[in-house]
Amino acid sequence: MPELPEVETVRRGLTERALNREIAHVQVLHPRVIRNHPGNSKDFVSYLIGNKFTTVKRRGKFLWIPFEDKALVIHLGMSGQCLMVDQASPSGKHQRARFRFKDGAEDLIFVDQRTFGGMQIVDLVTDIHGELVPLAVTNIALDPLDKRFDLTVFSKALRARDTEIKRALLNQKLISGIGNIYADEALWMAKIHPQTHTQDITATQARKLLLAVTDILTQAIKVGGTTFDGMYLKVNGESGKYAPSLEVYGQKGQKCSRCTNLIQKVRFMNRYSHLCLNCQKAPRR
DNA sequence: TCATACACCTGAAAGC
DNA sequence: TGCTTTCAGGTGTATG
Ligand SMILES: [Zn+2]
Repeated sequence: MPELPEVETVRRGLTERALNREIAHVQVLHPRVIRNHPGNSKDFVSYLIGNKFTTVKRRGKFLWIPFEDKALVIHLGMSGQCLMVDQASPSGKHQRARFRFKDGAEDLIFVDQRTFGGMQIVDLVTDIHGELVPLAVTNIALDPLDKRFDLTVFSKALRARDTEIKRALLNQKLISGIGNIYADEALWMAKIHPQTHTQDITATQARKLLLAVTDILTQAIKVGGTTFDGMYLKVNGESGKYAPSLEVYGQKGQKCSRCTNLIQKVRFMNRYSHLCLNCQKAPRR
């Protein structure tokens, strides 16, 4: 499932292989891929033709390619893949969009089995940090790898909230880029139970948690992210290599590497949390 | 404004 | 065997 490290890996792949190539044509092959685009597919396609990607940006799990006044925003959702393929390669069952370039080299295809991903072309606007970002990105927080991400702001924001810490980690308006896998991994590393109330998170714990988050995300990026169920692939079609480093996610019944207790998988927020109940003590309240 | 629940979607796997 | 249920979960929207 694409979270920050996977999206960053895709960003780097596109930067390597799709920059400065004039777009000759774009095919929208499934209506849901542009469901958040403020316009129709004809409008989407005509804006892109003749343009070139000059850079690929990312905040949290959102990617965007800025043009003059608007940007192409890409979100991978649950199962989205950006792949570079030969022009002659056939369109697979889950191909949702295809970009053809004037140079006649590889096409960029967007493949997405579960269709939670999508693309849109929206206005670039100045956000509260003074940065020019697409409209769709203005309402999410900075991600923890952004140099401007501030521990004190984050720590205070946590205590101002009335919720549980894992819900806060998954709330893209508080901190962006984290999904279920890395939330569980970071909480385990920081030895914090996912249901700890945000108002009970001390400044020290907030610091420890943020360090865990940045450390894990950085390590995951180094190996191209986590391919867990084949839903995520790099731009070149290869898998990410972080899965063997996972300590709790998908490790139900395995021994915790710190204390040898068994890793549990428990219902949480209409999904699951993976944790070591010995290292991550349940809150009392 | 904030917290929460739910819809959206597909196909593999598990259950009966 | 075959039909039904469960599971994976990020985002946008509705509700209180
Ligand atoms: Zn443990």
